This record gives sequence, C-alpha cells and structure tokens, in this order.
Amino acid sequence: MKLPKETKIHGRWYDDACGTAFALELVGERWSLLVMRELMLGPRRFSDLRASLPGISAKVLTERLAGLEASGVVLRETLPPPAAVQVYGLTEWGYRAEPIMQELGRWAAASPLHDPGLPLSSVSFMLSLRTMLDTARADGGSAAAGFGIGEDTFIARLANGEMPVRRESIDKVDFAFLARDAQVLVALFYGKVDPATLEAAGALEIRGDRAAAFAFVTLFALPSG
Amino acid sequence: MKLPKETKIHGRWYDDACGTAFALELVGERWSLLVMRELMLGPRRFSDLRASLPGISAKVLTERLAGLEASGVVLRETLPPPAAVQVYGLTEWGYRAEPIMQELGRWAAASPLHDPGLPLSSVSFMLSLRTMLDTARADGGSAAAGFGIGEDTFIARLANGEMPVRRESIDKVDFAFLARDAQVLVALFYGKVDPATLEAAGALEIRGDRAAAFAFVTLFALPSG
DNA sequence: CAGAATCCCATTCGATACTG
DNA sequence: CAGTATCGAATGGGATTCTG
Repeated sequence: MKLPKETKIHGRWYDDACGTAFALELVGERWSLLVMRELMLGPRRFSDLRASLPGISAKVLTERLAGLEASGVVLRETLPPPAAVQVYGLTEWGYRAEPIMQELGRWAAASPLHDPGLPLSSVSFMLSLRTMLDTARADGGSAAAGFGIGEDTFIARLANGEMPVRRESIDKVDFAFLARDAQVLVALFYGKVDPATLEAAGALEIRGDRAAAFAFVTLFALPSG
Repeated sequence: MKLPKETKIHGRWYDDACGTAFALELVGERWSLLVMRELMLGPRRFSDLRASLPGISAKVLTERLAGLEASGVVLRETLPPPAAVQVYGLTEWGYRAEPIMQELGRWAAASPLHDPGLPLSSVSFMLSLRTMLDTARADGGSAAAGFGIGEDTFIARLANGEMPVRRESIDKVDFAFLARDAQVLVALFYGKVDPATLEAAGALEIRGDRAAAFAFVTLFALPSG
C-alpha cells in the first residue's frame, strides 16, 4: 500500500539551522533562482517563463513553480476576466530576494571565466542595470527611461538614487532605447560601444531626448576590478 | 577508446550571460555553498569539513572541492612541515562570496517556515554574528571577543563598526564565551536567554570582563520583522 | 496554449569497502 | 587520516502524450 505522497516541500536536505542552508533548501535547486529572476519584474505566464529560460523543460518548470509556491515564494493567480489567464508572480517576500541575485551576479562578474557573450534575457539585463547603477553619480538625477527589448517593454524610473524597473508600455518617457535583443544593450551600457554604430547597424533605436539618453548610459558600469 | 575525460568544470547548465546564472554554474550545486561557508573563517582539513557538514558523503565532498578548485574558488595546499597536512582554503575571490551567504541568510530568516532549532556549526554561528551586528549601535565601540565552541576557538575583533572573525586561540581577549555547542550561543545572543541560566546549566562559561561581555551581546539581534 | 501524467534513461548520491 | 572504488537506489530531467 502506497502513501499518497503528499506535496513535499522537498525534504530537508541539510540538517542545519543556518539561514544560508535553509535558503538553499528553499531555492537551491537547479533553476529555482532563475525562475525567480524572471518573475522579479512582475508576473509572467508559463510559456513566457519557458521562453525566457532556454533549456528548461515543461516538467521542471512545473515542479519548480509548485515547489516555490509551497515555500511561499511564488503566488499563482488567475487574472480577472476577460483576460482570465494564469500567471505566476512573486510574493512580497519573494521580491525581497533580489539582493541575493545581485550579490551572486556581482561576485560572478569578478570571475575570469565569465563569458559575457552568451544570450541574455531582457529581465536579466534590466536587473543588471539596477545592480550596476552608480548611485554616487546618479544621486540627484532623475529620469524615466523606456526600454524595448524584443517584445518586452520596461520603464526604469530614476529618482533619489533609486531606480525601480517595471514592465510597462513606453509612452510618456523622457527617452527610450529600442533594441532587437538584450545583447545590444549590453554593448551600449557596459561595452560602451558608440550608439551611432549600433543604430547604423539597425540594432538600436533611440527615441526622445537623445542627449539625456546618452547621459543616462554613463551612469552604469561594470565593477572596475 | 575513451577520452581521458578532462576535469570538467561541470558543463554549462544555463546558457545565460547573466551573472546570477553564471554564479549558479560555479556554486549552485548541492553542498557547494555550504562547503564555502565552512571555509569562510579559514582553511580546514577534509575531515573537519566532513564533520561540520552533517550528511555530506566523502564522495560528494571530494567532488565539490575539486569543482570549486577548478572554478578558482578553493585552493588546496599542503601545510609546511612539520604539520605537512593537506588543507583547503578559499582564494581571495572565494572569500568575497561572503555577502552572498549573508543575503541568503537574511532572506531566509524572514521565512515563517524556518526552524531555528536545528544544529548549527560553529562557523555558521560566527558568520551570523557578522551578519547580525547592529552596526549603528556598535559604531565607536571596540572589543576582542573570544569564542570557544566545542573544539573550535575564534576571536571576533570589533573596531570601527567592522568585526572580522578569525580562527585563533583565545588568550589575550577582553572576554570570552565558552559553550558546549553553537546552539547555546544562539540562545544567548538571539534568544536573549539569561546568561546565568545557561551558566547554571553548565552549558556556558563567561571569562574575563563580564560586564563588557554582557554589553557585547546586546549588539546583535535578529531582524525585527 | 497551459499544464498534468507517463515513461525511461542518465546522472547523482550514499553506504560500504578498500588503499597509501 | 585522506581520500578512491564500486555498486545499488533514488532522483532528475527530456520526450511524449493527454486534457481542458
């Protein structure tokens, strides 16, 4: 006779009261943190997530979402009619995991083995901007910067040294960067490639106040050493 | 004919330039971060590591150490004679991973599911002190606090709002806490259990300047909510 | 299209035994 | 003590299929 195999929160790996160990039990499985990363800028649908995470299978995504939901990190909700679609979003506590990803990224960026040539999801790029914002230089400045990356649009609103980013349509911004993919923006913001070159290649379009847009780009930089 | 199967850095999981994803390729395997945690306060021997990580097998520990060495996180060295034993330590870059663990711990501590009753390694406890130091209250203060936890001894040197912790014998400190295990110190520092109770139970001994020791304890607290 | 269910192979893990 | 070797069991994850 088999027990009905209750939803397990994935049984206690490390017998350890350390907060780090507990966190790893919650989000230490393969893919978990990357799923959370993709939700960090707002709820998404199952297939959006799948598309943003090259290599994840439907099964694994289902499992991770279920696990994260059981852990109180993810919330599954059905949008009100007429949309009536299912979306997954982070709980308030889930959103507070952003510093974990920032520290991981900051640390890994200092590795000599890092290959920045790989593809990048639009969310990854937008989150990296938040991490790489030079708060000293940005302080006092303010701007509403639009981003169009493939099908996705975001607005980053710089004010008081903070810069929340939201998935939002980009009308009413001071300027906007429209790019085919996130790598183009990596070249622009971190590679400091000349915008004119990218525009000439048809990979980038800058709308609105171009001077302000160029100034905005200078607020971001990879850690120096 | 079989290829000699070169040391693989464990082949590319996520095809993703995001720093977070890359970090997870380096240290995202089960146990990796906990091994690093145990090395965070100084080099250890294989069997010390095994003893501090309840549940890890010799095989997995060997594999993780090799992987971390290949990634440039861990360094294997042989102590000069007459000791001549093998120890594993973090590289300079490896030590810079501490904020990752702090953020993980901080975040997980806010979970309602966290069970603080589990056993805790001495390193976990000492690292938690660094995380939970109330820098506002500690600023200006200074002290050399000794800790004896089981067989391990550490000194935490508070000065200028910083508090490095080192594996070191505890003579020449202002005061020292001697405890049977880390849980006793959790009760003292975070549970705010009366020291007298713990001493009466034979679980704790406080040496040196007791008043200063009591004041020191008040500098640490779990996040309020 | 969203996602649950099944199948099956590859990998990983842990226990035990063994070695310098 | 510091691992290596081997083996069986558990798990993971891709592919495919099925349902609303």
